[in-house]
Amino acid sequence: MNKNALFVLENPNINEVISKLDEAINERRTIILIGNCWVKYHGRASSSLEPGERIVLIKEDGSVLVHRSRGYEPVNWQPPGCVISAYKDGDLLTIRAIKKRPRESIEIFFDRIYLLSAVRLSDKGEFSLYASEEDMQRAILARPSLIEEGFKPINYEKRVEPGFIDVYGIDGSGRMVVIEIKRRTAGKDAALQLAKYIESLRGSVNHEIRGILVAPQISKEAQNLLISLGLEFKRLDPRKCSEILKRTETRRIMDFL
Amino acid sequence: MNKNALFVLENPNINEVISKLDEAINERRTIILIGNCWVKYHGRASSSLEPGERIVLIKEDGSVLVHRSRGYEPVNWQPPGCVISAYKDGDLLTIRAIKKRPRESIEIFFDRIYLLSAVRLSDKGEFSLYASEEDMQRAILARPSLIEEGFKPINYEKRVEPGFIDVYGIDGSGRMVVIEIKRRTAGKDAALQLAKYIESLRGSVNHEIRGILVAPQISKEAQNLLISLGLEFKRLDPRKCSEILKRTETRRIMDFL
DNA sequence: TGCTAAATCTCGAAC
DNA sequence: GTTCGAGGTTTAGCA
Repeated sequence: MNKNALFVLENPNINEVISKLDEAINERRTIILIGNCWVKYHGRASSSLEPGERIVLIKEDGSVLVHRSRGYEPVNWQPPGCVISAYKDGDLLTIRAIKKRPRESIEIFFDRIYLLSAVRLSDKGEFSLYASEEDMQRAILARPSLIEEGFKPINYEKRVEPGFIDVYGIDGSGRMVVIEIKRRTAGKDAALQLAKYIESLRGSVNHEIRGILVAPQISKEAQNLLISLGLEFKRLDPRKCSEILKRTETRRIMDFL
Repeated sequence: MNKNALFVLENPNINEVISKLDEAINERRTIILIGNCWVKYHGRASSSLEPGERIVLIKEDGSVLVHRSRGYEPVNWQPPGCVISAYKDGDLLTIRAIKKRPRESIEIFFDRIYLLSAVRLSDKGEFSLYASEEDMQRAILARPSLIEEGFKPINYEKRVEPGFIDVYGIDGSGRMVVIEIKRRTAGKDAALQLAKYIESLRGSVNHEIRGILVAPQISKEAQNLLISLGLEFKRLDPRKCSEILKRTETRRIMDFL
Protein backbone atom coordinates (compact mmCIF):
# COMPACT_ATOMS: atom_id res chain seq x y z
CA MET A 1 0.00 0.00 0.00
CA ASN A 2 1.34 3.42 -0.95
CA LYS A 3 1.81 6.09 1.58
CA ASN A 4 -1.22 8.41 1.47
CA ALA A 5 -3.38 5.46 0.49
CA LEU A 6 -4.94 5.47 3.96
CA PHE A 7 -6.66 8.49 5.41
CA VAL A 8 -8.09 8.65 8.94
CA LEU A 9 -9.97 11.42 10.78
CA GLU A 10 -10.98 10.90 14.40
CA ASN A 11 -13.90 12.87 15.85
CA PRO A 12 -13.86 15.32 12.97
CA ASN A 13 -16.14 18.32 12.57
CA ILE A 14 -18.69 18.16 9.81
CA ASN A 15 -16.89 20.54 7.46
CA GLU A 16 -13.75 18.43 7.54
CA VAL A 17 -15.84 15.36 6.87
CA ILE A 18 -17.68 16.88 3.91
CA SER A 19 -14.50 18.02 2.22
CA LYS A 20 -12.62 14.75 2.70
CA LEU A 21 -15.61 12.55 1.96
CA ASP A 22 -16.28 14.35 -1.31
CA GLU A 23 -12.67 13.88 -2.31
CA ALA A 24 -12.73 10.19 -1.40
CA ILE A 25 -15.97 9.60 -3.34
CA ASN A 26 -14.55 11.31 -6.44
CA GLU A 27 -11.37 9.27 -6.21
CA ARG A 28 -13.45 6.11 -5.81
CA ARG A 29 -11.81 5.09 -2.57
CA THR A 30 -13.29 2.67 -0.09
CA ILE A 31 -14.76 4.67 2.78
CA ILE A 32 -15.53 3.77 6.39
CA LEU A 33 -17.71 5.98 8.57
CA ILE A 34 -18.56 5.42 12.22
CA GLY A 35 -21.17 7.62 13.85
CA ASN A 36 -24.73 8.20 14.93
CA CYS A 37 -27.06 8.00 11.95
CA TRP A 38 -30.56 7.22 10.67
CA VAL A 39 -31.51 5.84 7.29
CA LYS A 40 -34.34 5.99 4.75
CA TYR A 41 -34.67 3.62 1.82
CA HIS A 42 -37.06 3.62 -1.13
CA GLY A 43 -37.00 1.22 -4.03
CA ARG A 44 -38.05 -2.41 -4.29
CA ALA A 45 -39.57 -1.83 -0.86
CA SER A 46 -39.32 1.07 1.63
CA SER A 47 -37.73 1.18 5.03
CA SER A 48 -36.70 3.52 7.79
CA LEU A 49 -34.12 3.04 10.49
CA GLU A 50 -34.17 5.15 13.65
CA PRO A 51 -31.01 6.81 15.02
CA GLY A 52 -28.20 4.70 16.40
CA GLU A 53 -24.45 4.23 16.18
CA ARG A 54 -23.38 2.24 13.14
CA ILE A 55 -20.62 1.55 10.68
CA VAL A 56 -21.10 2.63 7.08
CA LEU A 57 -19.00 1.22 4.25
CA ILE A 58 -18.93 2.88 0.83
CA LYS A 59 -17.06 0.85 -1.75
CA GLU A 60 -15.25 1.71 -4.98
CA ASP A 61 -17.99 0.24 -7.12
CA GLY A 62 -20.67 2.43 -5.59
CA SER A 63 -22.08 -0.10 -3.17
CA VAL A 64 -23.09 1.02 0.32
CA LEU A 65 -23.46 -1.04 3.51
CA VAL A 66 -24.89 0.09 6.86
CA HIS A 67 -23.83 -2.34 9.58
CA ARG A 68 -25.13 -2.53 13.14
CA SER A 69 -23.12 -4.04 15.99
CA ARG A 70 -24.71 -7.44 15.45
CA GLY A 71 -25.59 -9.79 12.65
CA TYR A 72 -24.14 -10.95 9.38
CA GLU A 73 -26.39 -8.80 7.23
CA PRO A 74 -26.28 -5.05 6.78
CA VAL A 75 -29.45 -3.40 8.11
CA ASN A 76 -29.54 -1.17 5.02
CA TRP A 77 -27.53 -1.27 1.85
CA GLN A 78 -27.33 -0.29 -1.77
CA PRO A 79 -26.03 -2.61 -4.51
CA PRO A 80 -22.99 -1.78 -6.69
CA GLY A 81 -23.40 0.88 -9.35
CA CYS A 82 -24.82 3.74 -7.30
CA VAL A 83 -24.21 7.44 -7.71
CA ILE A 84 -22.99 8.57 -4.31
CA SER A 85 -23.21 12.12 -3.02
CA ALA A 86 -22.46 13.68 0.34
CA TYR A 87 -23.50 17.11 1.50
CA LYS A 88 -24.08 19.26 4.54
CA ASP A 89 -27.63 19.99 5.61
CA GLY A 90 -27.62 22.23 8.66
CA ASP A 91 -25.59 20.35 11.23
CA LEU A 92 -26.17 17.05 9.51
CA LEU A 93 -24.10 15.09 7.06
CA THR A 94 -26.34 13.51 4.43
CA ILE A 95 -25.11 10.70 2.21
CA ARG A 96 -27.23 9.71 -0.75
CA ALA A 97 -26.78 6.66 -2.95
CA ILE A 98 -29.03 6.42 -5.98
CA LYS A 99 -29.36 3.52 -8.40
CA LYS A 100 -31.43 3.17 -11.55
CA ARG A 101 -32.85 -0.14 -12.76
CA PRO A 102 -34.32 -0.90 -10.43
CA ARG A 103 -34.75 2.69 -9.26
CA GLU A 104 -33.80 2.80 -5.61
CA SER A 105 -32.27 5.26 -3.22
CA ILE A 106 -30.84 5.31 0.25
CA GLU A 107 -30.29 8.36 2.43
CA ILE A 108 -28.06 8.27 5.50
CA PHE A 109 -28.14 11.17 7.95
CA PHE A 110 -25.32 11.63 10.46
CA ASP A 111 -25.51 14.01 13.40
CA ARG A 112 -22.28 12.78 15.00
CA ILE A 113 -19.23 11.28 13.34
CA TYR A 114 -16.58 9.47 15.34
CA LEU A 115 -14.40 8.20 12.54
CA LEU A 116 -13.92 8.80 8.85
CA SER A 117 -11.45 6.66 6.97
CA ALA A 118 -10.76 6.40 3.26
CA VAL A 119 -8.44 3.86 1.72
CA ARG A 120 -7.38 2.55 -1.68
CA LEU A 121 -7.35 -1.21 -1.39
CA SER A 122 -5.11 -3.19 -3.73
CA ASP A 123 -6.57 -6.67 -3.97
CA LYS A 124 -5.81 -9.10 -6.80
CA GLY A 125 -6.07 -12.26 -4.68
CA GLU A 126 -8.05 -15.10 -6.18
CA PHE A 127 -10.94 -16.69 -4.29
CA SER A 128 -11.57 -20.44 -4.62
CA LEU A 129 -14.49 -22.38 -3.22
CA TYR A 130 -14.47 -26.17 -2.79
CA ALA A 131 -17.14 -28.79 -2.11
CA SER A 132 -19.81 -26.85 -3.97
CA GLU A 133 -22.68 -28.37 -5.92
CA GLU A 134 -20.61 -27.84 -9.06
CA ASP A 135 -17.83 -29.95 -7.50
CA MET A 136 -20.35 -32.72 -6.85
CA GLN A 137 -21.47 -32.59 -10.46
CA ARG A 138 -17.89 -32.72 -11.76
CA ALA A 139 -17.07 -35.62 -9.42
CA ILE A 140 -20.06 -37.61 -10.70
CA LEU A 141 -19.01 -36.98 -14.30
CA ALA A 142 -15.41 -37.97 -13.48
CA ARG A 143 -16.45 -41.10 -11.54
CA PRO A 144 -20.00 -42.17 -12.47
CA SER A 145 -19.80 -45.19 -10.13
CA LEU A 146 -20.47 -42.69 -7.32
CA ILE A 147 -24.10 -43.04 -8.43
CA GLU A 148 -24.02 -46.78 -9.06
CA GLU A 149 -22.01 -49.37 -10.98
CA GLY A 150 -22.86 -49.28 -14.66
CA PHE A 151 -24.09 -45.69 -14.73
CA LYS A 152 -22.92 -43.75 -17.81
CA PRO A 153 -23.41 -39.98 -17.98
CA ILE A 154 -24.52 -38.62 -21.34
CA ASN A 155 -24.93 -34.92 -20.69
CA TYR A 156 -25.14 -32.30 -17.94
CA GLU A 157 -26.84 -28.94 -17.42
CA LYS A 158 -29.27 -30.04 -20.10
CA ARG A 159 -32.07 -27.60 -20.84
CA VAL A 160 -35.58 -29.02 -20.52
CA GLU A 161 -38.71 -26.94 -20.22
CA PRO A 162 -38.83 -26.40 -16.45
CA GLY A 163 -35.07 -25.65 -16.17
CA PHE A 164 -31.72 -27.44 -16.29
CA ILE A 165 -31.10 -31.11 -15.52
CA ASP A 166 -27.92 -31.43 -13.45
CA VAL A 167 -26.82 -34.74 -15.01
CA TYR A 168 -28.49 -37.39 -17.12
CA GLY A 169 -27.33 -40.70 -18.52
CA ILE A 170 -28.20 -44.39 -18.71
CA ASP A 171 -27.90 -47.16 -16.14
CA GLY A 172 -26.53 -50.69 -16.58
CA SER A 173 -29.84 -51.88 -18.00
CA GLY A 174 -30.03 -49.08 -20.55
CA ARG A 175 -32.71 -47.14 -18.69
CA MET A 176 -32.54 -43.36 -18.77
CA VAL A 177 -31.43 -41.75 -15.49
CA VAL A 178 -32.06 -38.15 -14.45
CA ILE A 179 -29.99 -36.82 -11.53
CA GLU A 180 -30.73 -33.84 -9.34
CA ILE A 181 -27.87 -32.77 -7.06
CA LYS A 182 -28.11 -30.92 -3.74
CA ARG A 183 -25.07 -30.16 -1.62
CA ARG A 184 -27.07 -30.09 1.61
CA THR A 185 -30.05 -31.90 3.10
CA ALA A 186 -32.51 -32.29 0.25
CA GLY A 187 -36.01 -30.99 1.01
CA LYS A 188 -39.37 -31.37 -0.68
CA ASP A 189 -38.49 -28.69 -3.21
CA ALA A 190 -35.61 -30.83 -4.51
CA ALA A 191 -37.87 -33.88 -4.93
CA LEU A 192 -40.46 -31.74 -6.73
CA GLN A 193 -37.79 -30.21 -8.96
CA LEU A 194 -36.64 -33.69 -10.01
CA ALA A 195 -40.26 -34.76 -10.57
CA LYS A 196 -40.86 -31.74 -12.81
CA TYR A 197 -37.88 -32.61 -15.03
CA ILE A 198 -38.98 -36.21 -15.39
CA GLU A 199 -42.57 -35.21 -16.04
CA SER A 200 -41.36 -32.91 -18.79
CA LEU A 201 -39.15 -35.64 -20.31
CA ARG A 202 -41.94 -38.24 -20.32
CA GLY A 203 -43.61 -36.04 -22.93
CA SER A 204 -40.73 -36.42 -25.38
CA VAL A 205 -39.08 -39.70 -24.34
CA ASN A 206 -40.76 -43.05 -24.73
CA HIS A 207 -38.52 -45.12 -22.46
CA GLU A 208 -38.69 -45.69 -18.75
CA ILE A 209 -36.99 -42.88 -16.79
CA ARG A 210 -35.36 -43.23 -13.37
CA GLY A 211 -34.97 -40.13 -11.21
CA ILE A 212 -32.22 -40.02 -8.59
CA LEU A 213 -31.88 -37.28 -5.99
CA VAL A 214 -28.22 -37.02 -4.95
CA ALA A 215 -27.40 -35.26 -1.67
CA PRO A 216 -25.51 -35.80 1.61
CA GLN A 217 -28.88 -36.16 3.39
CA ILE A 218 -32.61 -36.08 2.81
CA SER A 219 -35.42 -34.77 5.01
CA LYS A 220 -38.04 -37.27 6.13
CA GLU A 221 -40.82 -35.46 4.27
CA ALA A 222 -38.76 -35.35 1.08
CA GLN A 223 -38.01 -39.06 1.51
CA ASN A 224 -41.72 -39.89 1.69
CA LEU A 225 -42.51 -37.62 -1.24
CA LEU A 226 -39.72 -39.27 -3.26
CA ILE A 227 -41.14 -42.74 -2.59
CA SER A 228 -44.66 -41.70 -3.52
CA LEU A 229 -43.30 -40.21 -6.76
CA GLY A 230 -41.41 -43.42 -7.56
CA LEU A 231 -38.04 -41.69 -7.38
CA GLU A 232 -34.76 -42.68 -5.70
CA PHE A 233 -32.24 -41.19 -3.29
CA LYS A 234 -28.48 -41.65 -3.37
CA ARG A 235 -26.35 -40.36 -0.48
CA LEU A 236 -23.23 -38.48 -1.57
CA ASP A 237 -20.90 -36.32 0.54
CA PRO A 238 -19.70 -33.07 -1.10
CA ARG A 239 -16.35 -33.32 0.71
CA LYS A 240 -15.79 -36.76 -0.76
CA CYS A 241 -16.47 -35.28 -4.19
CA SER A 242 -13.99 -32.53 -3.55
CA GLU A 243 -11.31 -35.09 -2.64
CA ILE A 244 -12.06 -37.20 -5.71
CA LEU A 245 -11.63 -34.15 -7.90
CA LYS A 246 -8.33 -33.33 -6.24
CA ARG A 247 -7.11 -36.89 -6.86
CA THR A 248 -8.39 -36.87 -10.44
CA GLU A 249 -6.57 -33.63 -11.14
CA THR A 250 -3.39 -34.91 -9.45
CA ARG A 251 -3.53 -38.02 -11.63
CA ARG A 252 -4.02 -35.92 -14.75
CA ILE A 253 -1.00 -33.81 -13.82
CA MET A 254 1.06 -36.96 -13.16
CA ASP A 255 -0.08 -38.47 -16.49
CA PHE A 256 0.94 -35.24 -18.15
CA LEU A 257 4.44 -35.23 -16.60
CA MET B 1 -20.92 7.78 22.75
CA ASN B 2 -18.72 7.79 25.83
CA LYS B 3 -15.20 8.99 25.67
CA ASN B 4 -12.91 5.95 25.35
CA ALA B 5 -15.64 4.18 23.41
CA LEU B 6 -13.65 4.60 20.20
CA PHE B 7 -10.13 3.33 19.80
CA VAL B 8 -7.99 3.86 16.69
CA LEU B 9 -4.46 2.71 15.82
CA GLU B 10 -2.89 3.76 12.52
CA ASN B 11 -0.10 1.67 10.99
CA PRO B 12 0.49 -0.16 14.26
CA ASN B 13 3.14 -2.81 14.87
CA ILE B 14 1.93 -6.34 15.42
CA ASN B 15 2.51 -6.37 19.18
CA GLU B 16 0.34 -3.32 19.68
CA VAL B 17 -2.34 -4.91 17.53
CA ILE B 18 -2.33 -8.20 19.42
CA SER B 19 -2.63 -6.52 22.79
CA LYS B 20 -5.41 -4.15 21.78
CA LEU B 21 -7.26 -6.68 19.66
CA ASP B 22 -7.32 -9.19 22.48
CA GLU B 23 -8.73 -6.55 24.82
CA ALA B 24 -11.37 -5.51 22.30
CA ILE B 25 -12.43 -9.13 21.70
CA ASN B 26 -12.74 -9.77 25.45
CA GLU B 27 -14.79 -6.60 25.88
CA ARG B 28 -16.99 -7.62 22.94
CA ARG B 29 -16.41 -4.44 21.03
CA THR B 30 -17.01 -4.03 17.34
CA ILE B 31 -13.65 -4.19 15.57
CA ILE B 32 -12.46 -2.90 12.21
CA LEU B 33 -9.18 -4.03 10.68
CA ILE B 34 -7.68 -2.84 7.40
CA GLY B 35 -4.63 -4.61 6.04
CA ASN B 36 -3.11 -7.20 3.76
CA CYS B 37 -4.51 -10.63 4.54
CA TRP B 38 -5.37 -14.10 3.27
CA VAL B 39 -8.15 -16.37 4.43
CA LYS B 40 -8.97 -20.05 4.81
CA TYR B 41 -12.46 -21.36 5.53
CA HIS B 42 -13.70 -24.86 6.34
CA GLY B 43 -17.23 -25.83 7.24
CA ARG B 44 -20.33 -26.17 5.10
CA ALA B 45 -17.92 -25.79 2.20
CA SER B 46 -14.22 -24.92 2.01
CA SER B 47 -12.52 -21.92 0.49
CA SER B 48 -9.24 -20.12 0.25
CA LEU B 49 -8.57 -16.50 -0.55
CA GLU B 50 -5.14 -15.33 -1.73
CA PRO B 51 -3.45 -12.26 -0.23
CA GLY B 52 -4.88 -8.81 -0.80
CA GLU B 53 -5.88 -5.65 1.03
CA ARG B 54 -9.27 -5.95 2.70
CA ILE B 55 -11.48 -4.69 5.49
CA VAL B 56 -12.34 -7.09 8.30
CA LEU B 57 -15.27 -6.48 10.66
CA ILE B 58 -15.62 -8.41 13.91
CA LYS B 59 -18.91 -7.76 15.66
CA GLU B 60 -20.08 -7.98 19.28
CA ASP B 61 -22.07 -11.13 18.62
CA GLY B 62 -19.06 -13.00 17.27
CA SER B 63 -19.78 -12.58 13.58
CA VAL B 64 -16.91 -11.87 11.20
CA LEU B 65 -16.97 -10.25 7.75
CA VAL B 66 -14.11 -9.97 5.25
CA HIS B 67 -14.93 -7.31 2.67
CA ARG B 68 -13.11 -6.59 -0.57
CA SER B 69 -13.21 -3.20 -2.28
CA ARG B 70 -16.17 -4.24 -4.42
CA GLY B 71 -19.48 -5.97 -4.09
CA TYR B 72 -22.35 -6.21 -1.65
CA GLU B 73 -21.31 -9.52 -0.16
CA PRO B 74 -18.33 -10.28 2.03
CA VAL B 75 -15.84 -12.59 0.29
CA ASN B 76 -15.50 -14.61 3.51
CA TRP B 77 -17.47 -14.51 6.71
CA GLN B 78 -18.54 -16.32 9.82
CA PRO B 79 -22.10 -16.18 11.24
CA PRO B 80 -22.89 -14.81 14.73
CA GLY B 81 -21.93 -16.93 17.72
CA CYS B 82 -18.27 -17.60 17.01
CA VAL B 83 -15.44 -17.91 19.46
CA ILE B 84 -12.89 -15.37 18.27
CA SER B 85 -9.18 -15.53 19.04
CA ALA B 86 -6.23 -13.48 17.85
CA TYR B 87 -2.58 -14.39 18.23
CA LYS B 88 0.87 -13.72 16.87
CA ASP B 89 2.50 -16.34 14.69
CA GLY B 90 5.98 -15.19 13.69
CA ASP B 91 5.43 -11.84 11.99
CA LEU B 92 1.81 -12.63 11.24
CA LEU B 93 -1.39 -11.77 13.02
CA THR B 94 -3.79 -14.71 12.91
CA ILE B 95 -7.47 -14.30 13.70
CA ARG B 96 -9.54 -17.40 14.18
CA ALA B 97 -13.32 -17.60 14.44
CA ILE B 98 -14.78 -20.98 15.27
CA LYS B 99 -18.43 -21.98 15.37
CA LYS B 100 -20.06 -25.25 16.32
CA ARG B 101 -23.28 -26.48 14.77
CA PRO B 102 -22.58 -26.41 12.02
CA ARG B 103 -18.90 -26.83 12.77
CA GLU B 104 -17.05 -24.21 10.77
CA SER B 105 -13.93 -22.14 11.11
CA ILE B 106 -12.31 -19.19 9.43
CA GLU B 107 -8.67 -18.17 9.73
CA ILE B 108 -7.46 -14.75 8.67
CA PHE B 109 -3.72 -14.09 8.37
CA PHE B 110 -2.42 -10.53 8.29
CA ASP B 111 1.13 -9.62 7.33
CA ARG B 112 0.48 -5.87 7.25
CA ILE B 113 -2.05 -3.84 9.22
CA TYR B 114 -2.89 -0.28 8.29
CA LEU B 115 -5.70 0.37 10.72
CA LEU B 116 -7.14 -1.16 13.84
CA SER B 117 -10.25 0.36 15.33
CA ALA B 118 -12.46 -0.86 18.16
CA VAL B 119 -15.71 0.79 19.15
CA ARG B 120 -18.66 0.21 21.42
CA LEU B 121 -21.75 1.01 19.34
CA SER B 122 -24.89 2.10 21.13
CA ASP B 123 -27.79 1.31 18.82
CA LYS B 124 -31.41 0.96 19.98
CA GLY B 125 -32.96 2.35 16.78
CA GLU B 126 -35.87 0.40 15.39
CA PHE B 127 -35.90 -0.81 11.79
CA SER B 128 -39.16 -0.85 9.81
CA LEU B 129 -39.78 -2.25 6.38
CA TYR B 130 -42.78 -1.16 4.30
CA ALA B 131 -44.45 -2.43 1.15
CA SER B 132 -43.50 -6.00 1.92
CA GLU B 133 -45.53 -9.08 1.02
CA GLU B 134 -46.85 -9.03 4.59
CA ASP B 135 -48.12 -5.48 4.03
CA MET B 136 -49.95 -6.64 0.90
CA GLN B 137 -51.57 -9.42 2.87
CA ARG B 138 -52.63 -7.08 5.69
CA ALA B 139 -54.02 -4.58 3.16
CA ILE B 140 -56.12 -7.29 1.47
CA LEU B 141 -57.47 -8.38 4.86
CA ALA B 142 -58.24 -4.77 5.80
CA ARG B 143 -59.85 -3.98 2.44
CA PRO B 144 -60.93 -7.16 0.63
CA SER B 145 -62.35 -5.15 -2.28
CA LEU B 146 -58.74 -4.81 -3.44
CA ILE B 147 -59.27 -8.32 -4.82
CA GLU B 148 -62.82 -7.77 -6.10
CA GLU B 149 -66.18 -6.53 -4.86
CA GLY B 150 -67.87 -9.13 -2.71
CA PHE B 151 -64.71 -10.97 -1.68
CA LYS B 152 -64.71 -11.98 2.00
CA PRO B 153 -61.51 -13.30 3.61
CA ILE B 154 -61.94 -16.22 5.99
CA ASN B 155 -58.40 -17.02 7.04
CA TYR B 156 -54.76 -16.35 6.23
CA GLU B 157 -51.43 -18.20 6.50
CA LYS B 158 -53.51 -21.36 6.52
CA ARG B 159 -51.51 -24.57 6.64
CA VAL B 160 -52.24 -27.04 3.84
CA GLU B 161 -49.99 -29.92 2.87
CA PRO B 162 -47.64 -28.20 0.43
CA GLY B 163 -47.22 -25.05 2.60
CA PHE B 164 -49.16 -21.97 3.70
CA ILE B 165 -51.98 -20.31 1.80
CA ASP B 166 -51.48 -16.53 1.95
CA VAL B 167 -55.22 -15.70 2.12
CA TYR B 168 -58.41 -17.62 1.45
CA GLY B 169 -62.07 -16.68 1.54
CA ILE B 170 -65.25 -16.70 -0.55
CA ASP B 171 -66.35 -14.55 -3.47
CA GLY B 172 -69.73 -12.86 -4.05
CA SER B 173 -71.16 -16.11 -5.43
CA GLY B 174 -70.03 -18.15 -2.45
CA ARG B 175 -67.19 -19.86 -4.29
CA MET B 176 -64.00 -20.58 -2.40
CA VAL B 177 -61.07 -18.29 -3.32
CA VAL B 178 -57.39 -19.06 -2.72
CA ILE B 179 -54.97 -16.13 -3.02
CA GLU B 180 -51.24 -16.26 -3.57
CA ILE B 181 -49.42 -12.94 -3.09
CA LYS B 182 -46.14 -11.85 -4.66
CA ARG B 183 -44.67 -8.40 -4.09
CA ARG B 184 -42.81 -8.42 -7.41
CA THR B 185 -43.36 -9.73 -10.92
CA ALA B 186 -44.90 -13.16 -10.50
CA GLY B 187 -43.08 -15.97 -12.31
CA LYS B 188 -43.95 -19.55 -13.15
CA ASP B 189 -43.01 -20.69 -9.64
CA ALA B 190 -45.77 -18.49 -8.18
CA ALA B 191 -48.37 -19.93 -10.54
CA LEU B 192 -47.23 -23.47 -9.71
CA GLN B 193 -47.30 -22.72 -5.99
CA LEU B 194 -50.92 -21.56 -6.25
CA ALA B 195 -51.78 -24.62 -8.33
CA LYS B 196 -50.25 -26.90 -5.68
CA TYR B 197 -52.39 -25.38 -2.92
CA ILE B 198 -55.56 -25.72 -4.95
CA GLU B 199 -54.69 -29.26 -5.99
CA SER B 200 -54.20 -30.13 -2.33
CA LEU B 201 -57.53 -28.52 -1.34
CA ARG B 202 -59.49 -30.31 -4.06
CA GLY B 203 -58.77 -33.49 -2.13
CA SER B 204 -60.58 -32.25 0.98
CA VAL B 205 -63.02 -29.64 -0.37
CA ASN B 206 -65.92 -30.54 -2.59
CA HIS B 207 -66.79 -27.07 -3.90
CA GLU B 208 -65.42 -25.20 -6.85
CA ILE B 209 -62.18 -23.37 -6.00
CA ARG B 210 -60.92 -20.18 -7.63
CA GLY B 211 -57.21 -19.41 -7.50
CA ILE B 212 -56.02 -15.81 -7.77
CA LEU B 213 -52.40 -14.79 -8.12
CA VAL B 214 -51.98 -11.26 -6.74
CA ALA B 215 -48.89 -9.25 -7.75
CA PRO B 216 -47.89 -5.89 -9.25
CA GLN B 217 -46.99 -7.71 -12.50
CA ILE B 218 -46.86 -11.13 -14.10
CA SER B 219 -44.38 -12.64 -16.56
CA LYS B 220 -45.68 -13.75 -19.92
CA GLU B 221 -44.82 -17.41 -19.26
CA ALA B 222 -46.56 -17.32 -15.88
CA GLN B 223 -49.59 -15.68 -17.52
CA ASN B 224 -49.86 -18.52 -20.05
CA LEU B 225 -49.35 -21.13 -17.37
CA LEU B 226 -52.03 -19.50 -15.23
CA ILE B 227 -54.53 -19.59 -18.10
CA SER B 228 -53.78 -23.23 -18.87
CA LEU B 229 -54.28 -24.05 -15.18
CA GLY B 230 -57.60 -22.21 -15.09
CA LEU B 231 -56.34 -19.68 -12.57
CA GLU B 232 -56.64 -15.89 -12.41
CA PHE B 233 -54.37 -12.88 -12.02
CA LYS B 234 -55.15 -9.67 -10.12
CA ARG B 235 -52.79 -6.69 -10.37
CA LEU B 236 -51.99 -5.04 -7.03
CA ASP B 237 -49.28 -2.50 -6.24
CA PRO B 238 -47.43 -3.05 -2.92
CA ARG B 239 -47.01 0.71 -2.46
CA LYS B 240 -50.77 1.16 -2.71
CA CYS B 241 -51.14 -1.49 0.01
CA SER B 242 -48.67 0.31 2.18
CA GLU B 243 -50.63 3.55 1.83
CA ILE B 244 -53.93 1.82 2.59
CA LEU B 245 -52.44 0.39 5.77
CA LYS B 246 -51.17 3.81 6.80
CA ARG B 247 -54.64 5.28 6.28
CA THR B 248 -56.33 2.37 8.08
CA GLU B 249 -54.02 2.76 11.04
CA THR B 250 -54.54 6.53 11.11
CA ARG B 251 -58.30 5.98 11.12
CA ARG B 252 -58.00 3.44 13.94
CA ILE B 253 -56.00 5.91 15.99
CA MET B 254 -58.57 8.64 15.28
CA ASP B 255 -61.42 6.29 16.20
CA PHE B 256 -59.57 5.50 19.39
CA LEU B 257 -59.13 9.17 20.37
C1' DT C 1 -31.92 -8.11 -20.93
C1' DG C 2 -34.53 -11.50 -18.66
C1' DC C 3 -34.92 -15.87 -16.59
C1' DT C 4 -33.39 -19.91 -13.81
C1' DA C 5 -31.27 -21.93 -9.96
C1' DA C 6 -27.43 -21.97 -6.27
C1' DA C 7 -25.73 -20.03 -1.97
C1' DT C 8 -20.71 -21.33 3.50
C1' DC C 9 -27.21 -18.03 1.30
C1' DT C 10 -29.43 -15.41 6.23
C1' DC C 11 -33.30 -14.99 9.13
C1' DG C 12 -37.29 -16.11 11.53
C1' DA C 13 -41.19 -18.97 12.78
C1' DA C 14 -43.56 -23.24 13.60
C1' DC C 15 -43.56 -27.90 14.82
C1' DG D 1 -33.15 -28.95 17.08
C1' DT D 2 -35.29 -29.42 12.30
C1' DT D 3 -37.73 -27.95 8.64
C1' DC D 4 -39.65 -24.61 5.74
C1' DG D 5 -40.36 -20.38 3.24
C1' DA D 6 -39.34 -15.35 2.43
C1' DG D 7 -35.89 -11.99 1.16
C1' DG D 8 -35.07 -4.83 -0.87
C1' DT D 9 -32.39 -11.80 -1.02
C1' DT D 10 -27.32 -11.58 -4.15
C1' DT D 11 -24.80 -13.83 -7.61
C1' DA D 12 -23.57 -16.46 -11.63
C1' DG D 13 -24.71 -18.54 -16.01
C1' DC D 14 -27.13 -18.73 -20.16
C1' DA D 15 -30.90 -18.00 -23.88
